[in-house]
Amino acid sequence: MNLRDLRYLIAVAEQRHFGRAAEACHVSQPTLSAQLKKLEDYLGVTLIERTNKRVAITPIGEEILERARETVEQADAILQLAQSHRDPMSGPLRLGVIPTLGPYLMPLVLGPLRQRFPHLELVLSEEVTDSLLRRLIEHEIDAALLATPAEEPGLDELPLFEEPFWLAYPRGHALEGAKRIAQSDLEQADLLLLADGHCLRDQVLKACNQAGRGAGGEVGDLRAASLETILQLVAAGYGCTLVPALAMRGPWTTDMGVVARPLDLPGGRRLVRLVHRQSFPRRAALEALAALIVETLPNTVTPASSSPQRDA
Amino acid sequence: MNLRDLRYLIAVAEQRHFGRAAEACHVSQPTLSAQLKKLEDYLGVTLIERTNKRVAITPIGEEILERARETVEQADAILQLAQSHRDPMSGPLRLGVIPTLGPYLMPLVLGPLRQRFPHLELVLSEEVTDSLLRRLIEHEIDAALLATPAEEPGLDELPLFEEPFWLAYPRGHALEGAKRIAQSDLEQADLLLLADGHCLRDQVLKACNQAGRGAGGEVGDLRAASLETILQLVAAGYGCTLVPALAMRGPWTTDMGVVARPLDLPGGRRLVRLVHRQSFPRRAALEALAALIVETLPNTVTPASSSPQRDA
DNA sequence: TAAAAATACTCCATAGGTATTTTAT
DNA sequence: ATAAAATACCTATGGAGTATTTTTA
Repeated sequence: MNLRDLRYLIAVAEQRHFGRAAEACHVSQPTLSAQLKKLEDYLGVTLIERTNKRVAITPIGEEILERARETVEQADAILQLAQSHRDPMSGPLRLGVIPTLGPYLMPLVLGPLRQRFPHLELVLSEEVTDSLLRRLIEHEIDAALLATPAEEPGLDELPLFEEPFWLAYPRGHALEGAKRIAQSDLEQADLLLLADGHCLRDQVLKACNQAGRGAGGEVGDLRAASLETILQLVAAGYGCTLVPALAMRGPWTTDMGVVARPLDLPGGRRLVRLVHRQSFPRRAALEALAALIVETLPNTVTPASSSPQRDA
Repeated sequence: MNLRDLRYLIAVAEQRHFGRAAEACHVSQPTLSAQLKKLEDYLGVTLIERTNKRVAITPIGEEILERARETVEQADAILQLAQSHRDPMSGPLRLGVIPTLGPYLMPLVLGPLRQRFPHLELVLSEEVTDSLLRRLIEHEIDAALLATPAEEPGLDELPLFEEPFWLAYPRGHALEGAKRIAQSDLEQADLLLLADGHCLRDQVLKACNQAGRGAGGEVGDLRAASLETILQLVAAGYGCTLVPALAMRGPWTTDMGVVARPLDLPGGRRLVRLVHRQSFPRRAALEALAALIVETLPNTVTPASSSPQRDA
């Protein structure tokens, strides 16, 4: 059976005339006649009682006609539905963000995003990297804003920007007057670290090692669950910490007694990327999102080279 | 768009594997791949996110899939519906009968008909010939049991049986002892007639003319609306009447004081036919009905030649 | 490297067209 | 006689096949 045949039947029922029905279907009368005959043969029942002066639908024809109308209506609805989703910038986009980035980046982005792409329905989730990668592979989310390379097979990434780490310490600290933080300063700092699972924890440790600082010197077992908690601890004088630049745009440095200074350390930064499955079909949506994020950034971070590059 | 493509999509969604989906659809994998690609191009959206290890339906794909399932389900329902109506002896058959035949023939036929064709839904209507012919032409009924030839263009008929007219008169009438009624007897009878519109009225008048009886001699303005009324009048001694043989099988001749005798008159009979539109598609149903009627007849009537003949 | 989907191509079934015939009023 | 559907026959689109390549985990 064919949707086309059903349309022919509907046209004949409406026009009560093969010739006009054929015209309405943009085919010739013999074509429509032959197709309807085939449909009747296939179904094994006569749908139309024809004479040369009158075309009448049989009772079983009426029953089938009713269902045929519903069927083609539903098929048309599929086309409508698809057409309303043709624009890659419309419909749901499930985006994951790591917790050390989301609270600082998303507020900057959401407004312009909504303005530029009002039909994009962003569904956000905030989880640590491993969790986001798993959900990406399981098709539970479509893309993720991460600060580590997408090394899983089948994933790809759009580099967005380099975000430097800053040293955050309490007002009245020994480094109070410094403009920038030298490697030697870092060696002596009593560092507060995030809990396991946060990529920022590993990146901070790596940066410190790079700065020549050995293991130890961190503040005991204090492993904060979030950046906000760490900054509260810093403000309370428990120690220093390295924070990504975007996190330092809030009220911490102005009202809450925390001082933040950039590092003189080449590796003291992270590359933020938009990671996605290579096979994700709405690549255009991700590229538009990436472009908008880069446009919206403050100058405390530096956009990555705009040409997309595989891995890092 | 094509129902086949929707079936392919459904198969892929169920199997999550192009090869197995193709197998389930009894086509090759490249065929299914190509058709789904065409469907995606036609709709303008990606329905399936494919890698060589995993096949996932996109969100819009899921939405479309849901409707696709309903659509093919409905199309299959059309086929089911048609198949359950393939037997011409099932479904509604709208049958008209003239009032001078219906009450006497149908009781004989309905039982065996129901037994032989339990799925045939007979819808009866009892009206005079002209009315039935109009309804036949208007497709309001499918066939009619008439006693006059189907002379309208586009109509055809199956001859069923010859029904002789009998003379009915009250017990104690001058003809009381007669076995058969001669022409001469008819000339003197005081005849009661049916109202206008009944074909029986015209046929009785014609038979009388044929018998050499002139106009007049009927009982005044008594034009009964039905055979039952006429027979009541006969029983009450108002006069005689000509009745079709089948009407004389009830209680009239046994309990109600009416005597009926066959006529010795060659034209004193009518041919009962099953009239229908030539284009009516369930001719087989009508032929089966005709055969069953002829089989069921009492021997007071004589079956017509069984080979169908155009007009009479 | 192996499994799976995509591509390249060939073939043929069938929808579609035009010209004509049949049919029924 | 005329209008309309059916038939005959041809064309061409596109669905389906096999063989092969590409992709990617």
